[in-house]
Amino acid sequence: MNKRGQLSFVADVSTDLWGSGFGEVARRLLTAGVGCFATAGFMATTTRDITAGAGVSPAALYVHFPSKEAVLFEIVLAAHRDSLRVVREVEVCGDPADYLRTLVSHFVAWHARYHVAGRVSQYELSALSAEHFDVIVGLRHRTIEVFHQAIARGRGVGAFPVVDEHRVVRAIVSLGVDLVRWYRDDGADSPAELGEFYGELALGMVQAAGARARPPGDLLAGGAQAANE
Amino acid sequence: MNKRGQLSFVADVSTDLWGSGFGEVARRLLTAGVGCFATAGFMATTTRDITAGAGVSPAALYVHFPSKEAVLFEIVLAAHRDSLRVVREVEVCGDPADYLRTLVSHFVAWHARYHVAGRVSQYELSALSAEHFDVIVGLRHRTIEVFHQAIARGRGVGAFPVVDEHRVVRAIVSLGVDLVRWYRDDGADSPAELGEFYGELALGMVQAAGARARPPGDLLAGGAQAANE
DNA sequence: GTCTATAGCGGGATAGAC
DNA sequence: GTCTATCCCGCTATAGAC
Repeated sequence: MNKRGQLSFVADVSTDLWGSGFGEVARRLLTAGVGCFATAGFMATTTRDITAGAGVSPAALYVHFPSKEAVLFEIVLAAHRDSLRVVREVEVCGDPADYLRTLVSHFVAWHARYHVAGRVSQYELSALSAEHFDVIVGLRHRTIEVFHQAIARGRGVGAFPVVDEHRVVRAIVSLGVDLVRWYRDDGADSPAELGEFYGELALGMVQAAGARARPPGDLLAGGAQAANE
Repeated sequence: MNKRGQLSFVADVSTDLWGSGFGEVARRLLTAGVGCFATAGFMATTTRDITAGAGVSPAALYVHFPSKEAVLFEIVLAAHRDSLRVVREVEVCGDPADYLRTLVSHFVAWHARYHVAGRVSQYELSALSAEHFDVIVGLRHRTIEVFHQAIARGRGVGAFPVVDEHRVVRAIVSLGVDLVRWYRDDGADSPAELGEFYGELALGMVQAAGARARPPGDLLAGGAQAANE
């Protein structure tokens, strides 16, 4: 739809993520960090890359952040906080199907819109310190919980079939998260369009999971699985 | 489930991936490389890590491979070749639904079984040289094509609704690939179980994509939109 | 073909002027 | 708060003995 030249006016949307607690230079460092970490990875990114991207000298980074890892943490923290905010702001309407569809739609649209920061948030977690990692895991649990309650509510009122809730939630979230691996701004789908489409897919997944014949005697299914679930 | 010390008896299944073209030491280096790259990433992995894991001196790596990048390439190449082989070996049976379900099931089970090598294959591509990267992209296209034909065949005989084929294929493959991000060997689901479950989910996704309510006035929905994507 | 030893380089973090 | 200059460590890759 958009013609050539129009991409340049699109500012890096990652800048929307930085809270008011950061000054001008700190925000520029964070934005530069997102780009560097997303394309090259944390370890392959040098502090000189980040500071050059922000237009300051290498030493200036340590005025605003205690370490390179701290820059990564602030990025990952801001992204996880914002995506949690988005799913929590979805109004719990009467129809469970509408609610789940809207929930998935917003979650997916967020990951499409912030796919660059999302890539950093998903793939560079191993570079975080143990303490910082724990903070992020906590936020992830809270996000997952929103989806769990959406499925449980639908099943409670009979709108959804009985499903292996953990597996279905994991699959739906997995589908949304994986966007950050392949989504491109110049692709065919806008974040909103993709969100709507995936909202329908999620409903189809719930129905298919309910229709599925379970293995005989598999009464304990749905237990804990992944470390970062 | 497993207590300490018991993990060591679980042979790394990545060793199944190395072809007969590699000697004993080269295979050990590749296997060690998989573990290192998966946990720390390519850039954070040192040649000392890899050689120590293989039980040889740092210099021995360069007898068997020209560079650290070459070790990564052989790993990624072997993984992509093997997953392509698996989906191609699925027999094209009469029922399109059975075929798609089996296809997804095997694709997913492969990524669960080889999730460690799969993680390297999916997340360390940026560390490859341009030439090596192109080789991998070619293999990925061939894998995607198998799924496209499965959907197209089902639609051709009326077993599947008219869907936005690119979007559906991308979502199904995305779901399978993202396993490598969270799957754990000590989790609740075996590769085969997860494959079966995801096979059902894929069918539900195809149905949901077909049943999806189009925006009002969008009378050209379906074929026309998908055709030129 | 494997080893020890090391060359050569690049990056995280810091010192101190302004 | 930003700069220039630099320390010091650790990494890839190589040299040369065995």
